[in-house]
Amino acid sequence: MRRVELPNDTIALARFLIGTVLVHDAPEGRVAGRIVETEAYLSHDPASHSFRGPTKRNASMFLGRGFAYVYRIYGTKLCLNVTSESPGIGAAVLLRALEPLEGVEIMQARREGAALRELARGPGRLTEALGVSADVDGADLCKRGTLWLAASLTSAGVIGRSTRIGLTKAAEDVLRFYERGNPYVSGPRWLSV
DNA sequence: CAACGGATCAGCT
DNA sequence: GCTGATCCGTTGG
Repeated sequence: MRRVELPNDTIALARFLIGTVLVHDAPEGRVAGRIVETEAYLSHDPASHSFRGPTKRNASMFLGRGFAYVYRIYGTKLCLNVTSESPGIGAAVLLRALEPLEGVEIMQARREGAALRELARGPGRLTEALGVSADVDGADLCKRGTLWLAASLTSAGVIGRSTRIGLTKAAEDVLRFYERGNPYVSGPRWLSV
């Protein structure tokens, strides 16, 4: 698998990542999936954790393009982002769903035998299936490490666009991207037509 | 220093 | 469709 060269712009990155492969070389073995759904969180975006400037939690959002930003949500789940833009600018792309490609049995073990379609469908399920923990926060995803991005094996299908999911702020911004017709995309059906 | 609340999910109605 | 679980960084007094 080839490593990737990422676009700098957050929206361009959110589109680019659809079809890109996310690989986790864990102790149990390699787990990989094709990214099928993303959301862009821009600089000066009220819905973004970077909105009020750098803090301890969001520090990795300001590293520039291609790093992992991992945070805990609702006390229970982790979410994984790919950072974007230049160092000092807080922006990132949330990875919301994967189409499982490799290491399905490992993912199923981590996800308590969830059905294939549900393995990595949703941001919290994605991190659980991959075995991503908070300590990968700040890791360089373009470098071939334990968690890294590989070039698409197949070209992405038609990319659809909608409002982002689960927000209270800036809920009207159309910054969610997904592969049309892909069954591994999360969220309500009507958002993904 | 206490309270708040969220880029979620599973389980139940 | 609705609700509870459950954490910790951030915020305000």
